[in-house]
Amino acid sequence: MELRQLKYFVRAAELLNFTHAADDLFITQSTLSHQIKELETSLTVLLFDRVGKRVRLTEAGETMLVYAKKTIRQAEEGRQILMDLNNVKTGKLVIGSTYGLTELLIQSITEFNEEFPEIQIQIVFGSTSDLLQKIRMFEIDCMLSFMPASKQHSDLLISQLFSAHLSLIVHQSHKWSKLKKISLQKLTDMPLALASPTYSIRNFLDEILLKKGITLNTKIEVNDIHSLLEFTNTKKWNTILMDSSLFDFIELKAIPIDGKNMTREATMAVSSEIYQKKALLAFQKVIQQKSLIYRKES
Amino acid sequence: MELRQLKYFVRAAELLNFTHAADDLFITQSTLSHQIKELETSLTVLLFDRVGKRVRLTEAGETMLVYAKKTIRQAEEGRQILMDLNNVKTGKLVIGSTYGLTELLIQSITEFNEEFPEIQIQIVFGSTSDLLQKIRMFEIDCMLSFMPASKQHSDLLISQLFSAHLSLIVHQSHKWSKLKKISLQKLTDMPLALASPTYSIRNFLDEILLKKGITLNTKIEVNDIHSLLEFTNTKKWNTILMDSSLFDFIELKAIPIDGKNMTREATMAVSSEIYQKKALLAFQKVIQQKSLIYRKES
DNA sequence: GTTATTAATCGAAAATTTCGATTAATAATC
DNA sequence: GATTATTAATCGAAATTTTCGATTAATAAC
Repeated sequence: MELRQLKYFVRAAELLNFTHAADDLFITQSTLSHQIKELETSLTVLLFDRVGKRVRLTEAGETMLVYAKKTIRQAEEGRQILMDLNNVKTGKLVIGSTYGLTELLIQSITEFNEEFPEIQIQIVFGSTSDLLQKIRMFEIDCMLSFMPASKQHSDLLISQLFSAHLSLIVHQSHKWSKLKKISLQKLTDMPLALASPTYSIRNFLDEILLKKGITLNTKIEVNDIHSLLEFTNTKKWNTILMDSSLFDFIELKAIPIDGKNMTREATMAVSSEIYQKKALLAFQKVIQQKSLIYRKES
Repeated sequence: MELRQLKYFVRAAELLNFTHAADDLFITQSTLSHQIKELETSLTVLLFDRVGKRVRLTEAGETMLVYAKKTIRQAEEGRQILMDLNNVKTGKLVIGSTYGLTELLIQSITEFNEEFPEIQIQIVFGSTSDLLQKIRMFEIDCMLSFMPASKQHSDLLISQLFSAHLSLIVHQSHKWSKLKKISLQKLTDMPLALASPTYSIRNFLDEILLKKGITLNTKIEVNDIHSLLEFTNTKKWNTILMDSSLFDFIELKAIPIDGKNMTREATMAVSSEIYQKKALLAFQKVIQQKSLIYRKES
């Protein structure tokens, strides 16, 4: 049993296709096949069922997959700590985020990258529950979402970034652009472009509407927040988003929607169960600072 | 970084002598030297300070030692679970024990070995605190001692085996051999052979004597319990031990010493933090059953 | 039935690990 | 202070392992 073999095994087990896994690992399918067999021999257990040209995990394979991942993670954690010990700011940072925090994320990463250009960054977008699953599998280093900081998770450390307010987004030339607040009732006739229901902002809005018994005049649904803002920028459409979403669009105004429970906390969560690399702490610092801007604006 | 290299590194770090570590690993010193260097290269960090012909760990080495051990343990745990999955009763069981429980241990291991002849058994004797340290380092699978089951350790599972009573051990021909109990006071003039102070039974006894202000007539100190019983068997000497210690000597009698707090609980502790191999559970079963005999006798 | 896809197998090549011998450095001893 | 013993690094060669490319066998998809 060697770490190399465990790494090969994990990829093969995940893809359940030796050819693709081999490509992914930059080795030939022959090599992968051979090394898997070697691992199986050393464990005196078959890890895959070979049913014709298809492979699937045996019970032993399922079991070993868990331990192979743990073993690899432990080794990588050791390496990471050694890197941090020498203050070598290298390695990879995998950041999970919901779409609603794209603006904050882009701002933060831009600054972070200027400070630590050697650190490779990978961004994974997903729903809060997607990200929650990924952070528990240690597939992402942190997650940005609107999950409340108050929610108790024994395996997570959650820090609050800022509070965002549900707002009507209009062009500055709009007759309402100077309003300090607006009620949901007033929006029922307004033709709106809204985020599609895959976004948490949409679910948040829909729950409020349901509770208040209000129906909106939804003309367009878009599955991209930036495009939504572009629509609004044409002055022909308006949208409803958290006020934190329009960072870049200086010609747009966010008018807070009146009422209770119209705010959500933007938070950053990290696992409390594994070592937190210095790069992660540095990124957290950057994003906390960026968040201050949002706090002032709201 | 490969598991093989981590294993080499751990042994070298523990012995701080490449030549001895290499012998221990059944490889040449040249190979070890080379592989350590390879590991250092892959981590881009020096793990050892080479001061002349001596080596010592760098800070990075100290750090990596912890993670190397964790990584190896994780991999081994995976392997062990696979073995258990197939009910393959193989592998190694490392049992820690205090000397005072030697009799129980030998009885149990004999039976266990008959049932599972393929399982290799390694016995590590040591004081309770020695064993406690080793079980926390995952160097032993379980520990047998007189550590109270009531003591709360979040990382241990402690099961009670039996209660042992501090007793005067005499030959059956001794005038007191039929007594149901005896007071410590009566023993002050009796010439005694006692366990040397490295044994916990001796510390237990000494604490009681100190508390009661009694001094005994200690003629001989022996650092082997079995020899102590042989002395008693000659009828010329008597000793003080827990009653559980004289299993094999049918010609000897244990006379309980009167008073409060003269008993100790024999317990078995296992780590609650790692997987418990089936062999360990099986051994636990055997020793629990063997303990019943001691309960009846006492 | 034909084709496409997939994993296993085989022999050769490339890479790596290991060994044995030697060297260099330095503790330990006289 | 010289000598001896001990230790880790180095070097070249041997042994082993890993990888590759090509082929084969099996079967899923059409």
